[in-house]
Amino acid sequence: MPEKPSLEGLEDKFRQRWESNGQYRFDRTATRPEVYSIDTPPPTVSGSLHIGHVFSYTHADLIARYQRMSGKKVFYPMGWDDNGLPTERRVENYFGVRCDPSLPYDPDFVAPETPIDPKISISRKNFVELCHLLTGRDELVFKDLWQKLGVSIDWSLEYSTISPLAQSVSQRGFLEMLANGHLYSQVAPTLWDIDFRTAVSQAELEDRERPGQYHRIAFTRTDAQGVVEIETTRPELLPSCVALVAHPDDARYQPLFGSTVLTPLFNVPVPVLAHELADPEKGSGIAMICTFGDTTDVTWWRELSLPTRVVIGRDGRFIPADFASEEFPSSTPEIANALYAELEGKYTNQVKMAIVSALSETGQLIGEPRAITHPVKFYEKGERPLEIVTSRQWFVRTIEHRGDLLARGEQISWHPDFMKHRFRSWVEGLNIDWNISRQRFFGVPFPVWYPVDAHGEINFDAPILATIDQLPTDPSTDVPAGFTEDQRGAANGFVGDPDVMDTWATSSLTPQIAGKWGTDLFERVFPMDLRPQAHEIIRTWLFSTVVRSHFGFGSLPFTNTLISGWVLDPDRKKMSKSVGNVVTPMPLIDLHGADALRYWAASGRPGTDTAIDEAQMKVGRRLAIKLLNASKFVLGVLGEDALYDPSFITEEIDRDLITTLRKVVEEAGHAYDTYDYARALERIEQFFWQFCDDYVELVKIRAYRDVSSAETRSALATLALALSVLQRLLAPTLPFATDEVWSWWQTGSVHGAPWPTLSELDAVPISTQRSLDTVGQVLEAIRREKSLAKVGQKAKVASCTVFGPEDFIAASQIGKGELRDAGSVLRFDYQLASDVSIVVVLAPTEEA
RNA sequence: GGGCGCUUAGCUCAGUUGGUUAGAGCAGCUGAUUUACACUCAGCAGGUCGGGGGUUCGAAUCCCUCAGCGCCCA
Repeated sequence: MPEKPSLEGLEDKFRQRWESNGQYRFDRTATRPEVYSIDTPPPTVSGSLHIGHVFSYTHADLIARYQRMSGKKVFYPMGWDDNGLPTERRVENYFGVRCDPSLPYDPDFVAPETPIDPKISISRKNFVELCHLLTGRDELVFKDLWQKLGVSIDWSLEYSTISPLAQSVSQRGFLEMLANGHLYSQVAPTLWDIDFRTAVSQAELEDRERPGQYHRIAFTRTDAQGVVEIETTRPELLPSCVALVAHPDDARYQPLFGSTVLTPLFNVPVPVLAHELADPEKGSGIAMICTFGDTTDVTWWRELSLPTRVVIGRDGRFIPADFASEEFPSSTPEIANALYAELEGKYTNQVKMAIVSALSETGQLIGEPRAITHPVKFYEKGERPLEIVTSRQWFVRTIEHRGDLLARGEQISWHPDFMKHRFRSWVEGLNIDWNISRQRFFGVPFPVWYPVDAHGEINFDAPILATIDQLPTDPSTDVPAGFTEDQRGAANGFVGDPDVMDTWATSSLTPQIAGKWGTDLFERVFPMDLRPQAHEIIRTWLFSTVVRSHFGFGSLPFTNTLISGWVLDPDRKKMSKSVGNVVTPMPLIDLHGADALRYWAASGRPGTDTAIDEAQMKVGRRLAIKLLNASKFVLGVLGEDALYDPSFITEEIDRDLITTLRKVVEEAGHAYDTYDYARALERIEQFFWQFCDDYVELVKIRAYRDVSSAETRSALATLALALSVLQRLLAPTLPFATDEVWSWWQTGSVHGAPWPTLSELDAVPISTQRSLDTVGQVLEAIRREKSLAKVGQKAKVASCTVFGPEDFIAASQIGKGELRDAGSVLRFDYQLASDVSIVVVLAPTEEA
């Protein structure tokens, strides 16, 4: 035990000790009922470290440490999510490179030290190598934070989502889902980001309010009965118009249903149709259906069996269209083609201006465009509105299983409970199957090739699948069985599927990756007990994990989920890069200490957004220091002898302390069992300060008096028992300080010690007199009197008179000796009264 | 538009199924002081529990309604 205890150096000391002792190593022999398994979120290492990581990973660690002390064999792995688009972007910017899959691999390529402009184009393999290089570096930085913070991870279970193991698991999961009919590939309208040139899924969508304009446009009726006026925000899609649509109950348009009108400028005949999704309140109540302006257009196109007239290409520019063809059957093809020739190759904004001005000239634009703001769909990482393009993609069937997925959501225990609404409303709102194809480079490839026929046509309907023993495979370099590399892309040969999987298609299998699906380990840990995560990824990570386990394993992936809130900046504003208020954790750890940051995190209740609060961190630091000092004091009083057998606890006031402690043990355990770590801490902390400031002060003199007396041994045994319990109760929150004080008098780590239970307190009879509370009230009165008189707490009290009912007087008499010692009271008087009052008369000071 | 959460002391938050005089920490103010701790201890002050209405012997707590903040979904 050091002369002057300090927090300095504890973090490095225990970080190393825990790692070298294998303190948190999972017991591979444990059976499923003995295990508590955690499906740790693999953070995106290409993002920067921020204080939110400290927050939510501390929450999970609190539960892990509690479960471990409660006797569970805790399976606590760590993963890194390094595949996917965020890593690609970081690599592009960090090294100044760009992936061009058409280039050959250059084994001698070395990326420049600093990025140069323009970016260097490199092969896919070179690009992927750089991704591995950079994520490897990034992961070390992350690991350092987790270890500094004392997260009790078993680092031998580290994984990454681009590793060969994760790729095998992901590809096997794909093949099994395909075999079981849960997957299909299809050429279909797909949400498309024109900058990233990839499809995106519904989960990656976000609505942003954008200014727009309603244009009122006149379509000519073919029966020469005048015009039909529609309103649209996307007049540039006029050449792709395939129909008009109004609500079936809309009396204004009922006479028109079934008739034909001509599109302005292009003079393509289109029908007027009825559908419930047309909103009579919106614009003129009749809309044009295009290929494709938004997802409603897709629904109409599908349900009304409309033709397809594609005008927007994958780069967002207008592609060629022939208005003399069957596809674009204009009644005035020369005029239409002449106009369209000016639009080809242009972006939507330019086309919009051209079409609007053309409509003005022909008088088919009615009135002035009307400015509005409306929600526009964006890729969450994108900068320009999404388009809908038709392309071949792999989909997971989710829509038709909506009911099953909702039921799965109900089976999960949500902490806090109300977070399950997020899951439910997401599943209820699903309207597109989960698209798992991405037209990108750094990800898990599809383990699929396609045959090429004698005419060089690819047959997508007869995919050649990899076998399980071939995994992981990359179809762009590996060759399917029965073929040779020189047949790649040739007639009667094969081609590999060019795409990679959505990041979530792999990270949705974290229980299978971390649990090493296919080995005995998996049976010991799956389904997981806990999924800790933040609420913004309920619709992505949590949802997709539920989907994969439901289809692939017929079970939940985990039984509990602990949802952490966001960390807000000190002014309670959301942190974001663009605002520049993102807080990095390292300086805060260096300043306040890991235990202090954990204390702050532990005070943020599950699901609650919590502001960064350095004052709260300082409180945590004070608590840790107080624990060092209180432990030093108690252990100093105890001396070398093992005087702390609970059977020595005979004094009523000591028994009352242990009785209160029983309540704390019970409440803290229950709070942890229900994932309310914040409540547990609050109760423990409150008791700890009461123990230090009141109980220890009261028994100090008795404890020092005479080691051979029963009353002294009672105090010593109480101090020892309470200290042992308190150190363990605080261990999940303050792992560094508690392990330090534990090491002063116990063997082994506190993190391997048993969580306190009521049964270890059973040797001490329960007190029913609440003497400690009563004595506390008297002590408070004495302290108040001295404070008001501005004298020291050691000043003598001439007399202390306790007025109150019989039981109050009896209880205060129990602690008479302690009060005399702690308050320097010369004389006590007791008088029966209906109300409690305490009259304290100070002795004259020596000066007076 | 539908849903979820929040609104309690200057600040950050507790407040279980309704039950004495609504709690804590921080900040503030007044003091103490050195055999565990100045990264200490004691005390004081500070609140119409967002507004309104209702149920009840009794409401921060239950119901209705309005307002504000944040988020989710469409």
